[in-house]
Order: sequence, then structure tokens, then C-alpha cells
Amino acid sequence: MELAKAFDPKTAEGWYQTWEENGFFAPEINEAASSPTYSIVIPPPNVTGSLHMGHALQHTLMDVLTRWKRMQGFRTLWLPGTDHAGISVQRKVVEQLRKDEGKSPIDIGREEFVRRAWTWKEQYGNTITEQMRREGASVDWSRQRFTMDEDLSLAVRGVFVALYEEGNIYRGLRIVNWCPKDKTVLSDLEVKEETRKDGKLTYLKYPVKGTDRTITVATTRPETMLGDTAVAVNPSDERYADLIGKVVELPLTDREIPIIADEYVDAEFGTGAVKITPAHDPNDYQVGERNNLEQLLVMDEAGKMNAAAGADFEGLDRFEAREKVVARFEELGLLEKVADYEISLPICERCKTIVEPILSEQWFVKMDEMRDIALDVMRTEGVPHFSPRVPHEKVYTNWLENLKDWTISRQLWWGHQIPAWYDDDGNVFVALTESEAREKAGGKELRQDQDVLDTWFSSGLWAFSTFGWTGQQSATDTPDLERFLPTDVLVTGRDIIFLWVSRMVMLTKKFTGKIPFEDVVVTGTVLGKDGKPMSKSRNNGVDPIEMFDKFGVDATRIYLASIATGADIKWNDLLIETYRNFANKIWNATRFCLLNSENASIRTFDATEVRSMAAVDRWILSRLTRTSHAVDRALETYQYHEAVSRLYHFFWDDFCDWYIELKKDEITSGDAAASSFILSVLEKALRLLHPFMPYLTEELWQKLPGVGNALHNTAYRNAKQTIMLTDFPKGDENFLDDFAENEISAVIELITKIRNIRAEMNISPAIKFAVHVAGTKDLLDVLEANTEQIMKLARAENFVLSDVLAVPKASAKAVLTGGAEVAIPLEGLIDFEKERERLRTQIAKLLEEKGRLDAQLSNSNFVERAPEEKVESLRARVLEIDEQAAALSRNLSALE
RNA sequence: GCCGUCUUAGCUCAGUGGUAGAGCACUCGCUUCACACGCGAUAGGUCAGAAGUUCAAAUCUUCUAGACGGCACCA
Repeated sequence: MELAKAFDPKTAEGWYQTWEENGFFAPEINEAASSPTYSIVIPPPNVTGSLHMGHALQHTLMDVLTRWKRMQGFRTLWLPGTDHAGISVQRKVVEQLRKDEGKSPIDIGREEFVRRAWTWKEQYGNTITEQMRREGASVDWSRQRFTMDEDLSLAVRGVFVALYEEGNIYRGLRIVNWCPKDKTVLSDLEVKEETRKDGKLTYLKYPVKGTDRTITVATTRPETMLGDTAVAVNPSDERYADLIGKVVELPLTDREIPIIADEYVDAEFGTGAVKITPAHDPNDYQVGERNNLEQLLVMDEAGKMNAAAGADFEGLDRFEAREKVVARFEELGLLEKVADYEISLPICERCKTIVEPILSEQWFVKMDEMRDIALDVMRTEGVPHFSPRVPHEKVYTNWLENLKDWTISRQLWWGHQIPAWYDDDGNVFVALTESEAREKAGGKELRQDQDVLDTWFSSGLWAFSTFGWTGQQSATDTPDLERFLPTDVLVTGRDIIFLWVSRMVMLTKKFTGKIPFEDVVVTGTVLGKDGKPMSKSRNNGVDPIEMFDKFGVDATRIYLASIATGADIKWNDLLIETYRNFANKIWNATRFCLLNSENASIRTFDATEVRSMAAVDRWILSRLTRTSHAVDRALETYQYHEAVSRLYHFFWDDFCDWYIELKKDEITSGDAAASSFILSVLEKALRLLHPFMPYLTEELWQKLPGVGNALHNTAYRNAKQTIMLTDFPKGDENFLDDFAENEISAVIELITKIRNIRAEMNISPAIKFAVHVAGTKDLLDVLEANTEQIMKLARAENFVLSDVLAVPKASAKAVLTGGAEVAIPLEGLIDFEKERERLRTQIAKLLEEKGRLDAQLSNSNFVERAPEEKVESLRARVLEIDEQAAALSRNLSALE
């Protein structure tokens, strides 16, 4: 069979359809009853999203694990799905409505709006799942889930009701983060801080009633003064001691507010007097609670001033109101000053609008018990076991310890509507359905809460709701839950450890009694070329699909795996190219094997048979075995880069550069046994590589003579022929062969030294020369056995082995490990000065090393306290250097 | 302010106590019958700086400088 001259990724990527159609991804393909399970749930991508580099990285890592475990015979499930992404979808639909029909959501009503959101989801929500097929993701599509699927919704309501009934969910009036643009509350985690250098601190003077004095307060949000209900000072602040208990005539209003004492006030900061606005500031809210202050709300849901702000301000945007307030104070002569001030502003993570702290009635999850559950799981079970472990474990624990209650209501229409109903008197009835609620209410007419739940509330259940848990059925109704929970590992980004990982731990443990997963692999962020996170506004993004088109999916995948060390990584196209080249190298190595495969076939070898084979064959088997051990070990500990590096060097260095070259004559001469052997080694190596480069390896594997279901893991014997279901090579210990490895190392060293002399002496490759080697009998035996290969690869025409070198003075020389000497007579070719220079350089290098070693060995402390074998190895090295240096010096003086 | 991470060859990064590694780029040489997405041979690092522990430090400790991340505060 003849292959094209270069690998074409597009052709190979066609295999996905075959895999999917044959059900290779579903755990049911595994027919061995005793198979252990291995499961991963995907972090559900936002249904509005398209694939970005972070997904590509994480999906690659999950797919590598899934394919690896599947090949090991585990009943493997990687469960896919998407997240309904409340705000994002809502925004898309609102925008579409505005553009196409010039209407607002209010115009069409809630029911119609939700219907359109579903339509939008059906129409555009499959982008990312289609892209995942391109990635080669071996997910079980038959188990695909969406956070708003009927069962998952039922689970959400069930959890809500349960938490409410035990008092872990409550409704309350609190200061929350309000986004005036999205007109919804946000949790603390959805708010980011942004430092602004151009902030202002405005000093306002408030007249104290019944005196001619004023008290000055400083504020960054002057417009909130309209909602002030007190001025506070520190009780021990003598400057204001006499004012405590007096009343301030609040300018721009007709209100009088008290001057109170509260420990919260820092006398050192600003003027030491603080305006208190309990409805618009979390700290002021606390002060207000302590001092029984009125809570006066002066803004509406859009961030505009309301009637309570007074007729002059009603309807003004908060920033317009701010300017107007300052201007009016100036007119009144009550503006003390406006100082420059560096300020950090809370920003809505999604729309970048400045978040307004505002008093609002919302639903919360109490975090006391939840936090304890998560901390307990970490303490007693070490779960989640983060990888890399530090720093994530510390940060996670630290965050949990300082956790505040979680705001879970959102003022949106798209999402899980809160299962709470109210009667006309405002009594609340929480139930799974409206009819149950009505039953609880004694049949009264009820109105459902208009808010929906935070999307993360439903994704918090993802680890078990996806397996069929609804909270309403018995264990026998949910076999997947029994089989696949806990999952084995979660692969996700650092940014959602709090937002998602922690909540899955709490909720899964609470409602199923199980942990959601044991290990959490935390990936670094893929940064743009400029070292900043990829983003549209920076325009430094790299589209994975473009990379797939340019370099192939396999090259992109193995590149991503090669950088998966947990650290952030700057994007670099050139490095993908490395792996595109790698794919082509493997393609061509296979091509070579197949060109010479007449009468050859894949077969297995037992240790006895191997023992009688040539050193070079035992060598490659030994190297292959070490590689499979290393890959296994690396994947067990999520050291993807290590696995990739071992595979890369095995294929390129060991297999291509040396094994193929050393065996070339034998194989091209039509030796069927040699061909069968190399094909068999190649076949195993392809299997090792398959989790990383699924398409390339399948495409090549299918072309090898003699592949078939016999190579399948026993669990998959009946499945159609595919490398996906072959047995992942375990690496037979009997194939490890130090002796062969040493032998071939010597051969490689010799060839390299000869090539070095040729290059240094500028001798054309066309010229063949004689090579003389003198050394121990063991070494000479090894070299003798490989004479032809050495002559070919070193381009020698004569190969002379002897006890003592007998060569003319006009020779270039080198020394091998173990003291053997190599000489190449170069009568007429040698440049004596150049050869002297070459020898001097090598001697100098040796002596430099010897100097370091001597210094160490003459240190009595070292000799006494270092492990004996260490000291011995240095002594041996010194002897070796002495021999080599002596030999080279002899050569040098012979030339002088 | 608190906690944490990073600083290694021109570039991007591996390397958790015992003679510094890879890929790419660079230099030199190759139409060697699998591959120029290739082959061969070199060159290139006082491992950010300082101090300490140790027979021995890129690796452990402390400090300094720079880059970054998280959390808290912010009248």
C-alpha cells in the first residue's frame, strides 16, 4: 500500500463520523460486565458561545483521559452538554427582538419571550457542539444534557424546595450588587473591581441645625446624599463629641437627619464624619441596622433617581444627578472641595456597567452549612484534589472560610423561574409546582415569583442532575447515577473554581451524599501573543477552528496537551507547526514501513522470542516499553506535557532517526520478518499516541496489514475495527533490556563522533573514509555486530576493529565512553591545524569538568558525608576523563 | 492591606538537592531512494539579585526587585 507523500489532516478527520455512528463513544460499547467505570462531565459551555482556545485546551485534556481509559478497558463516559446562560441568552433575544421588530420584551410578554428564547437556543445553540465534533471529542452524544432540560429543571426546583424548607434558602431585603443596564442583581462573583485613577472625592458641608456650624462629609458618590438618613462620627472622636445627638439640615432636601456615633467610622480617614445612606451602601446598611435608621431608596432599577430624591432630581441618571448635586452644593456655598482620588469601582463582569449597591429584596442561599460541607470534604477526604495542588487548594480553602451568602435570584425571564408563589397578602408558598403551592395555600389564587435562578445554581447540580437525579425518584430509577457518580475528574479553568467547583462540591454532597469528583485539573489561561488574556476588545484572540484548518486538529490537540502544565501560556503559532511536522513525520515513517511491507503483518512477540533477536530490535522494544510506562505514569498524574514529550522523542529520535535508519537496508531488501517487526512496534506506538492524535493514528492504523479486533481490549472484542478500542499498551517488563540499550548507545555514540569529525573537517558527504576503532572486546563485539549499519550511517568504506590503533599520523581521532579510541585516516583531507584545534577544544572541555570534580572530591566533607555511590560515580568519571584526555593529548602531540 | 504564583538559552517553555533540557529561531553542511513539514553537525544560560541552610541549591529558607493572579478595604 502506498501513502500520499504528506499527511492531509482533513481526510483523516472524516473518521469522527464513523466513530460516532458506531456508538464507540457510549459506555455501552463496553460489554465486559466487570469493567470498572470512568466518567467525566464536561463543564457545560455557554449555549450562546462558540469554541475558544480555553475550551479547545480543556476538551483536549478530557478527551485524552477518556480515550486513554477507554483503551484500558474502563466503561468510559464523557458526558457533554450546555448551560442555558441566563443573561447572555436574554441579551441576545432582546437584541434580536429590537432589531427585527423594534419591540421590547415587555411588548411581547414573558411567555412569548421565553418561547423565542427556546427558538433561539434551537437555532443557534448547536454551534459549540458541532465544533466539538471537529475537535474529535469522544463524548457520548446520546447523553447530552442542557441545564433547562425537563429533568434538570425538576432537579433545580427540588433542590430549591428542599433548601427552603430546611431554612438554607431565604428571601430578604439586603444591599446587593445591581446592574442598572441588565436590570438584575448579581452575585459577588459576577462583579469585578476596576481601578480608576481619575476618581473624585467630594467634600460636602452639612449645616448643623441650631448652630452656625457645618459638618463636612466626603463621598465618591455625591448623588447618594439625597438618600442620607444620618451622619456618623466615631464615638471617641473629640472633634465631634459635642455634635453627637444634634441634627443636620440635609441640603437639597427638607429632611433633618441625626448625627450619630458609631465605631464603624475611622476618625483618621477623610474628615472623620461619614454620611450614612443605608439603602445604597453595604457598610451604611449595617450602621443603619445598628442605629435604627430609615432606609431611603433614591434610585430605580435603571439607575435613575426616583421621586424620593426630590422633584429636582427625579428621572435623572445617577451620573447626571451626581453633577447636579455638586453644582447645587457649590451654589449654596456648601461645597468644601473636590479632590482627586484613586478609586476602585465595581463593574458588571458581562456588560462592564458600573454596579450600584442597592437595597433590594432577593433570594439567598445561606452559606454556613454549605461552607462546612465543602470544608469538611476537603479536610476528611482531600477532595477536590487539585492538580496542580498548590496554590489552588489554599486559595479554595481560604475563600470558603470567608464565604458570604449567595444571591440566587435574577431579574430575568430566561432561566429557572423561582418556584415560589405569593398570595395577595404577600405570604410565600414554595413548592415543586403551582398546584402543590396552591394546595399549601389552601386553594388561594397565587402569583409566581417573577425572578429566575442564577445560572450557576443549576450548574451547581450538573454533576448529578445530568445522571438523572431529580430528587423525586428511587435509586433504581437512576442507574447512571449509581454507575457514574462520583466522576473521576473535572477539568476546568481557574476562573470558575469558586463560581462552580465549590458549589458542585456542596450541592452534590448534600443531595446525593457523594462527592462530585475526586480530582480537579485546573488549566492555565491561554494568553494572546501579547501575554494578555484573549479578548475581543484586545483583538488578540486565536480561533481554534482556524488552527484546525491551518495545522490540523491532531497537531492543535497535541500542542495544547504539550503546554498543559497548569501555568498560563502565551500563544505561539510556531509551536503548533512543530506538531504539524510531527504528524507528518509519523505519516512518513508509516509510509516507509508500508512501502516495504510485502508479506509482512502485525503480530505479537513473546519475551522468549525477543531474547534471541538482534540488539537493535531489543533496543527499540525496550525504548517503546519505557515510553509506554512513562506515558501511563504521566497521565495518572495529569502531566500531559511529560507524556507528549516522551511520545515525541520516542517517535522522532528513537524510532525515526535511529531505528529506521539502522534497519533500513534490511527492510528495503524485502525481509518480511524485519518488516513485520517494525510494523508491530509502530502499531503499538500509534496506540500510545492515539489519545493525543486520534485522527492521524486511526487513519494510519487502518492501513497497517494485519490489524484487527484481536488488538482490541477484551471489553470491545465485538466492536467494529478501530484503534479507539484497542488495548492501550501496558509495556511488558520483560522487554526492558538495559544491555541492548547500552549496546545501541555505543553504536549511536560512535556514529555521532564520526559524523562530527566529518562536519568539523568539512569533508563532503560524498567522500567515504575508513574508520578504525580500538577498545575492549565487549565493545568491539557490539560494533562488529552492527558493522554494516555503522558503515552506512557514518558513510565509511572500511571499518577496522582492533586492540590497538594502527593508523597514520594524518588521522582525525575521537574517544568514546569507556575509553575506546576512534581514528579516521585522512591523508590529503586533513587540515592539521583544524584538527589540533578540535582536539584542544575537546581536551579543554574534559579538563574543565575534571577541575570541578577534583574540587568536589578533595573536599573531605563531601567525601565523608555524601552517599558513597555518589562519590564513587564521581571518581569513576574522573578516571574516565583521565583516559579520554590522555588519548586526545596523545593524538594532539602526534600532530605537533 | 492580606494570600499566592512566576522570573531558566534570542523566543515560548520543561526541569521539587547531586556534572543545566526541549521546540522554534540562529550558524555550518547536505537533491543520502519515508519525510525540505526533511537529514547531519555545531553554537548559545554566573537558572532575576542578595543572604542563609547543606558535603552539595535552578531546586529548600529569608530578604530585595520586577511581572501577574485572587481576596479584602475604599466615607
